[in-house]
Amino acid sequence: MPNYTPCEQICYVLKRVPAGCVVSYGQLADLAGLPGRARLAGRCLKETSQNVPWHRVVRADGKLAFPSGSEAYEDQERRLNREEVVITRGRVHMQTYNWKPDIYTILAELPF
DNA sequence: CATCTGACCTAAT
DNA sequence: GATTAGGCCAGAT
Repeated sequence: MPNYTPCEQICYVLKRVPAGCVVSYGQLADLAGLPGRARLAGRCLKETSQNVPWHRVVRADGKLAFPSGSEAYEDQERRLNREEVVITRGRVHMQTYNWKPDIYTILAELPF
């Protein structure tokens, strides 16, 4: 991935996450080649101007990162429900919806 | 320059 | 479950 900023790498990977699936901030960072940089993933989603499926990113335990009841929380929940992703007690069932294809498969499909 | 603050994570209590 | 501690690190104060 030549000349890509960390944030761009993260956005790139996120755009590949299909509807109906979710990934955690940490996984997103890992897949973007930035292990241990979960917080960076969060910052990027907050600051990027790119059109990315941000609502498909949740915490590692499946909980939505926003305070429950907040505007953003409700928005994310609606968007996920629209994609048939069920949320119970504020959490996504990771075992069912987590997107975790093999990292080498992803790298092999990179368009470079 | 020191400290605080996060759309975070893991491991250990 | 809930909490704590340590790791992470770019911005803001």
